[in-house]
Amino acid sequence: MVTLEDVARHAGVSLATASRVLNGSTRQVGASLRAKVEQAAQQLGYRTNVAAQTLARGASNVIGLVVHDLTDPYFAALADGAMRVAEDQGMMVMVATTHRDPEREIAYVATLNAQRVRAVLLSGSRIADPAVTRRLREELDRYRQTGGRVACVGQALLGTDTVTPGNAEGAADLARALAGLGHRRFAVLAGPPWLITAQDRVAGFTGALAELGLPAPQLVHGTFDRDGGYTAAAEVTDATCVFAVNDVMAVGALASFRDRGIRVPQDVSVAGFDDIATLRDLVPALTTVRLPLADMGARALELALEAVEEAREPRVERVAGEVVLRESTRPV
Amino acid sequence: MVTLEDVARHAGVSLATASRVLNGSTRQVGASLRAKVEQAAQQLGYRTNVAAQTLARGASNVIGLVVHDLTDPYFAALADGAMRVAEDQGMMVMVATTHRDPEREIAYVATLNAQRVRAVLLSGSRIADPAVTRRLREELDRYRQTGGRVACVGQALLGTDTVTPGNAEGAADLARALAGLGHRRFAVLAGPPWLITAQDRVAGFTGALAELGLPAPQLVHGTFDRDGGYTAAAEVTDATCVFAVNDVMAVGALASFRDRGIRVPQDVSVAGFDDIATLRDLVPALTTVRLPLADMGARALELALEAVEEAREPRVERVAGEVVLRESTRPV
DNA sequence: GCAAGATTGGCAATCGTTTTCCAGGAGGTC
DNA sequence: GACCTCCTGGAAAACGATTGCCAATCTTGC
Repeated sequence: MVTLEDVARHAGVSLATASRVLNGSTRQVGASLRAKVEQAAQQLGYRTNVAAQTLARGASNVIGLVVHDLTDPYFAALADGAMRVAEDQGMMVMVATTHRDPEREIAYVATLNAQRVRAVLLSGSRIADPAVTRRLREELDRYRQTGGRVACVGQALLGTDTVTPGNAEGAADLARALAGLGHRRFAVLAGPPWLITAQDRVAGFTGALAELGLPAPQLVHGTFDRDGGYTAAAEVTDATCVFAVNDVMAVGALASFRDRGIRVPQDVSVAGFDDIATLRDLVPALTTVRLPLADMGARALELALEAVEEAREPRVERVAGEVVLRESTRPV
Repeated sequence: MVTLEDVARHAGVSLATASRVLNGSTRQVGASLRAKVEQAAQQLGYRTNVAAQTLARGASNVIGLVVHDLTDPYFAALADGAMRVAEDQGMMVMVATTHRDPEREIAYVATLNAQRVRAVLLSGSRIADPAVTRRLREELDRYRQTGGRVACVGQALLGTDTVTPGNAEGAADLARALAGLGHRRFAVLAGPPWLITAQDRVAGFTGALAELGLPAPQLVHGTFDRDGGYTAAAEVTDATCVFAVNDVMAVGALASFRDRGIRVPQDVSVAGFDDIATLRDLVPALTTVRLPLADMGARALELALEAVEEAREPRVERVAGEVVLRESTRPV
């Protein structure tokens, strides 16, 4: 393993000079020495030992990204956006997948803290369990106390900089748009009752219906994934329009209806939320609420990384969803 | 920032003892001291400084994963499988996305080397450029010379342990299956000419057709992604069956046909390769060649991590693809 | 030609662990 | 009771960088 000292010796300069040429930057090094060092490094195939560098500098060039499930296009898009920013800043990304286990989320924050990552990005809905939220927050506070930066994509419940999707507003807009098509009897595939994202979307949707003087929709709970949508759809009775609180659930619902010979949109309209990329080639094209997922991931990382004075209020950036009507919904 | 020394002092023991209790493990520590140390660590909220640990140990607990594009379900599935193994082994995963730029792939190997990651997993097709391959290999060799472990998913061109999909065989099987449906005039959406995965699949497919005494298919090149499939499909003339060398291209092709009012499978049959998860809900369901992507990712990481004697032959594990006929293809 | 200031190079302390070696005490055998 | 082994705890030397400080050299203005 070739070290900086080897390079320095080989180039006939001091350790300090070699370091300044290859890594540090505030100080100038004369052209001739600089060339010698660079050549030596090249010849020897020197690669900085980042662990040593991190230790000496007290800060790493890694950021931690916590997602629920990388194979979910929602998180893949967020991750992709964040990674773009990371690359621009010359940083690497460490990814942790919780598979929706809050305990694992807490444990990963601790691990990422141990890694002394520069920033942690938490994505995915918070859950409505005060005990879990408190412990997660404790772990985050411990991390931030020693200079760690944190940002979230989702609900602003952790006292961190946050990019928050307008879940309630988007769902309300969607409800109004669907009501505008003449629908009056709705069902909502509502996901798990403890998932705040799901709650907000349900609340926004039903709230808007109530404002319009329409009857409350049928609520069917289930998991927040494709299969949750599939099974929940089977329990829908007597609705002309089904709103699944996220797109993958809507995809499951479409499959359920197809399997049972129920035509979309002729027999029932279906709408989702998020506008994940894979919707693009679905038949029928899915009505949904578009969120700029990659941008949200990118923006969250920017928030985490931006230098700011301490002890400030956490910044919360709201991003609005945009209703996109497509073929899966039609007028009654 | 609370250090191990703080913990030791607080517990009234030496640094060595604290280290042995909290991290190392070969040596015993008496129950009473052990308890004291653990309690102190707990109270102070101690988090191991992994950078220091890595430096001292000379080995990290991180593995590096190089993919082309995380939002491509193919890579997401591979990554997911690999991450499962990593989690079992208590390791973190650093993800690098090259966006199909070979230079970036080489650069990331260098960066991951600098990070002293325990192992590097390279996924995605190699390209048919000897100069690039040589430089990548040099970089990998540099990494391995100092104890780095490497495994690939794809072609075994880098002298590393490799999990290789049976591209040619799978495509040949597919060709025979499609010919069995009575198709005789084929087109192949062949992807970029320099991508070896694409080459192999094209070769396997056309080879099998030749063996059957069928005319050579029309070859249309393009990019290896959804849009590549979309545009390539438009150039297909006079074929009853179109084989796209991967699923996302096939999805693009389906969209192209749909946009042009060409019905699948009534007017033309379409097949893909990989069996990515998102196919599940496509209409029509896509005929493809199934690869156990998550398992392949997992297996590759296992190969990289398994302790083995040095200077052995690289292991190459072949995984066969399985033809899955679905609705997008039908007898002529 | 000289003092003041600006550059540039090097020494050595430091970051937070792990781990080798050493010492002292407990327990067993003759 | 002497001797040997085994076990446990601590002191201190790595690990490979960064960086504050000092010294030497080079400019520059007068």
